[in-house]
Amino acid sequence: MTRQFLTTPIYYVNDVPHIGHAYTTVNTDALARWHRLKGDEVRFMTGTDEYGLKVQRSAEENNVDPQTWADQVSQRYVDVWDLLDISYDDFIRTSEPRHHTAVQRVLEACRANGDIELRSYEGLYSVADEAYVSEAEVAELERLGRPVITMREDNYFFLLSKYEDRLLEWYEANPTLVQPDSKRNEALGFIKQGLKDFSISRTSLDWGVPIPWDEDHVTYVWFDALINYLTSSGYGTDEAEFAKWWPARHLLGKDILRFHCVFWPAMLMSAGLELPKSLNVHGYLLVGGEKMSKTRLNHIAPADLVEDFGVDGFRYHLLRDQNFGSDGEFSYEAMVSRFNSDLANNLGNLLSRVTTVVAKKCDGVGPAPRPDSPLASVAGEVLAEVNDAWERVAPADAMKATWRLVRETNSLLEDAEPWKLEPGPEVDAVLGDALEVLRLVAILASPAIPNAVQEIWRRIGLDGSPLDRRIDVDTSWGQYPGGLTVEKGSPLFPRLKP
RNA sequence: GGCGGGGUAGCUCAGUUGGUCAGAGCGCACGGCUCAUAAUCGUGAGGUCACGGGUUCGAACCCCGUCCCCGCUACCA
Repeated sequence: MTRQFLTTPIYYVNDVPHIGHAYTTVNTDALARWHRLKGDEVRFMTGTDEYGLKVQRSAEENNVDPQTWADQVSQRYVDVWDLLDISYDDFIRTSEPRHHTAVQRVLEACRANGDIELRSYEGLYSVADEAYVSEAEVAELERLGRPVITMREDNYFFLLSKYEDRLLEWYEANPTLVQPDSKRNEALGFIKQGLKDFSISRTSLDWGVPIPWDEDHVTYVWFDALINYLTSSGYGTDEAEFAKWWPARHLLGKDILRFHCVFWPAMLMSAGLELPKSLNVHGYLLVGGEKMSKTRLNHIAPADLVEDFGVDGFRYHLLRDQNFGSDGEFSYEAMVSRFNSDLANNLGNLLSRVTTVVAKKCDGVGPAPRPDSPLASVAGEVLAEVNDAWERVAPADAMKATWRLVRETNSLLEDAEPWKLEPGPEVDAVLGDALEVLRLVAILASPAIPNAVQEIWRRIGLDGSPLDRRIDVDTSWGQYPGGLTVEKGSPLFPRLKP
């Protein structure tokens, strides 16, 4: 048994929740659910990042104060996570007092360590955007007729450059820390290019956490946002909780790799805190081979897809059709295809045919499985594969393995043809095996499709919930007791029109 | 320009340290079954593993070169 503190990034409230957010969050949720099945102590957090210029300006445009604005938009994330059955233990908002406490404490710690310095920052500044821009962006802005000037401002800087060697040592000592390896290489490559100090405060806005020793400044986005992970685990407000949960395992998208794999550990080093246990970086969902984006009009709202596929169908697709770590194609057609083949045809239909035959041949009473069923060894192998897959944070592999058991069971049924036989031991044996598989699959697939598996559980006559089972205790072959009333029901996952 | 990741069956993708690695799922074709959501089960089709060299007894996997695609290149989720 282990202790798992799992995090999603906190999402910027100026954005609208889309499937990219859902992708990270559903994956983290599934991992959290898996660890709960393992009997691990789990704390799973998500939340919203609420400070910064964009939010302040959006609030002004909507004629409300920033906090009111943030309340409204943060709620959109809460709502969508409720819709998707995200089992978070903590939803953190950076505008909460506990977060201010944590941020200020980290700032003081870094400062005491000599890593924060007031400097004059001079950079290219887009007047229209009220933001600093990179050299690469200048040409585009000028083409659009947006003036770019050189601006000078006093900012506090975090001395990231001091941590180059220590970061490299840390990576060296922990080769599996950042997964997959390709992402680790990217982080290493970035560090090896040489690290520059970065500015962590602004005087030009006040929607942020004040620098404790200089209240003209508020902390700037990343420095404040990353600290949410500490805040959530109790840092600065509940030391016992913090000691219990820290350090965290972070899941994140590749767009924010640098902040998490370079800035963040350096900040923790500076503050004298333990470094993350793991960083799992995933790729993008590509639509038509392109990154999803608002401008490309392929921003997709989770709610729209849930309407067509149901919560479980949507979750299953996110977990099964992309390999966590690399980019994957996202398409509606692929979703339909996956839904029909895996959920409707294989799993849903297995439940239908088994319950029907039990009704016809066993008077609706489910028989017990054979201890020496040919499926027993398959189940054992599958369990090992599923376990391994979740260890590697490879939900797609866990699903593939689980569905192998479903396929083998359909195959066994074809072989035995219980619907042709007279009621008796032969029929009982094969149907008992199939019911046992349904029981196992209900447990193994519960991180992905938590609603459907509860329905399976109920229909095959079991009490309680597969979500409350324990891997290693409840997944050895043969625990379906037999003698339970099995219910024939309507299709679990009605097929969708292609 | 620099750094990094890719180009494997019609589609989406797996391929650990080089030797049953040429695969899976979907789709397709043929056959079986008809308990089941026209679902399922079996069989199959032969993809120069981007291209050209090289190392090796042997490479999709190692090295060199070429052609494409993509990401990052710092304070902007």
